Amino acid sequence: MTLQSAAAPDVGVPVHEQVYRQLRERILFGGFLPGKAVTLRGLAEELGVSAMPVREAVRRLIAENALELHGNRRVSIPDVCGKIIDEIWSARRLLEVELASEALENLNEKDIQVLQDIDDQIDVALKTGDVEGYMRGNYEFHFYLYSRSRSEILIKLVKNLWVQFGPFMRLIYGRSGTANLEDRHKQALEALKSRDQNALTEALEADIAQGMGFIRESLSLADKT
Amino acid sequence: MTLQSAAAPDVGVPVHEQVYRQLRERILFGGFLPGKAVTLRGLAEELGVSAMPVREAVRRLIAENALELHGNRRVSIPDVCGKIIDEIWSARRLLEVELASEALENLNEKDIQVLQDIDDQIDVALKTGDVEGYMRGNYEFHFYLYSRSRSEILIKLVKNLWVQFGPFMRLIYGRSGTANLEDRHKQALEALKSRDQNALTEALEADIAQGMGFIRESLSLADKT
DNA sequence: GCATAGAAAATTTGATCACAAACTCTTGCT
DNA sequence: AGCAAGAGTTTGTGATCAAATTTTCTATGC
Repeated sequence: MTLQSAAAPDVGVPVHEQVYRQLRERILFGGFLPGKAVTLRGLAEELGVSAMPVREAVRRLIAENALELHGNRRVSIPDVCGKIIDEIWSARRLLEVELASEALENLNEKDIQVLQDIDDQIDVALKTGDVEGYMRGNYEFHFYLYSRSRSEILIKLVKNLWVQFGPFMRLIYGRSGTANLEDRHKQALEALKSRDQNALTEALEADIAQGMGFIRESLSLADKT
Repeated sequence: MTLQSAAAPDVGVPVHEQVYRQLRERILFGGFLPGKAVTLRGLAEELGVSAMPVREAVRRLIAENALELHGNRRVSIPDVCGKIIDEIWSARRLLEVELASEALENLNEKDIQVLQDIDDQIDVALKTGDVEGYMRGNYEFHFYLYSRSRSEILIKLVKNLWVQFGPFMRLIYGRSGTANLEDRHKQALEALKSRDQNALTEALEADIAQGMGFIRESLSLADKT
């Protein structure tokens, strides 16, 4: 049982680890609908592996907030209500502003170039209406920046926040399209180039607030139905 | 296979969940030496259960930072170096100050009484030199306070920080005893009673700094050997 | 008609075994 | 002596099956 799909370095990697990575990506970038119920057998069959590796991967994903475990032992894709969303966003603001500030101190020219390249890819995705491409680019931009902070522990905590709203964001973007998505990364890039921490914080908060705004809007629409 | 030990409500709770709780407690309050290697078979035999539930519990504990997974697939109790400790402590300051501030707004008289009671238990533990009792009391005090913030997500993140230094703290307390442990909780309690957020932040930062100081001291001693 | 109890199906959970990877200790060579 | 190769042991990984739990379906009574 090898689960070879792409040109990934899956040699020597346990199946449960491969399953974990695959499921996490799908959750993070919207391969599942929020609230969708999943079963061990179902996932195992879908991925073409036995139940055992799926069990370990799912157990891990639950611990990372990427899956929800209910009292009746059933598992589902996270479906965040308004209260939880507020919590996630306030946590994001707290942690990501801190990470960006720390990152700014270690940032060199090469890093800025990398971020510039990612932003270019985001532009392409926005122009072509590639929702998943935008989400991947957005993720890469944020976490490449944060990786410069060398605060591995904080980064892991923030990743465990992102997986919670991934499915939901995809749903929203899928409905509204990428047209009215403003690219806040350019503002952040300018701040990075000029080493302006206040401007960076401002850009980041605007970026986070934009996502929050989308979700609030969508939730209030959903409430009316 | 039931694993009934105390008067715990273990009826209907899966074995892997019981194993998880038991191991987490031991890690958090110093039942293992930092860096100690553990094996699935070993833990299973020790706890009197089969390997399967241990596997699931261990996978979950790894995801929660309560256990370390190494490149060779072996698992061990967290052994934090100086760099990681700095990271954990700066994260603690950031998150716990926020949680305490939010909690202060929702705190009522009954909550303060509960915290007072916990502090009394901490006093007893300190007087009798009961290291584990002190650690449990300290944990309860902090997390009862934070629970008033209703920020479940942030609380979970902070819990995933605490499990990382549990084994190490126990080692340090075990060496130096409880005699020179100053009780910073009284200072926090006063701040809570007078609803003084600045004083609360100050008390909390002092408490966190004290723990940090202990660890730094211990690490610098270890370096000399 | 609707609620409810029981049967049937689906799902999680726990146990056991075979296999593969990693580690350890020994042996043999230079 | 020091190092490398190899056998044996330990440990993680994956597969399969039985048991327990939960859900869904069905039929029966009021």
